[in-house]
Amino acid sequence: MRYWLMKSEPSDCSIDDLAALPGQAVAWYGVRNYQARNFMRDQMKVGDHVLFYHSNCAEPGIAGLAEVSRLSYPDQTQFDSKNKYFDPKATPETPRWFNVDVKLVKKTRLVSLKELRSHPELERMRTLQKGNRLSITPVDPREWEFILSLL
DNA sequence: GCCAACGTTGGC
DNA sequence: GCCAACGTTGGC
Repeated sequence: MRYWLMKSEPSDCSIDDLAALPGQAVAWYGVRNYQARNFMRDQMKVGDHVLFYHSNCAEPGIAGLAEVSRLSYPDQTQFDSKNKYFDPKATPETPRWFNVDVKLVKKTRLVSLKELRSHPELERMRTLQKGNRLSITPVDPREWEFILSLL
């Protein structure tokens, strides 16, 4: 069982949006970064734990807990020429992009980026490193436990 | 294989 | 809206 942090723009899908979806689950489509894709395609398993993070918004931070609810499969948006995530180089025979499904475990208080940065226990967290832009990052089990203790 | 130009991310 | 950091593209 592994731990991950996944960024979502709340204007696109917030923790409340996730809670309102059927099954409280969402296909994590639209990732167009190879490292993040590889995490989903090669490493994520059903039941893996996820920190649901709000990015690119007024109050960035951890907004809830989630889990992987479906193993990776081809991201359907890459095949749809009308979709903004369309990839002309991808075909159903040779898909380029993959996504897992993620389902809500629970909404939590907002643990802000500022608060996360205030804890020395988390200073090595991947997503807090300078210049980090990866939308999916592994979380160390000790970091996971520490964050749970803050909730 | 190098690297300049360009595009994107995401905090502020 | 700004801009630092990083990833991708494509000419050579």
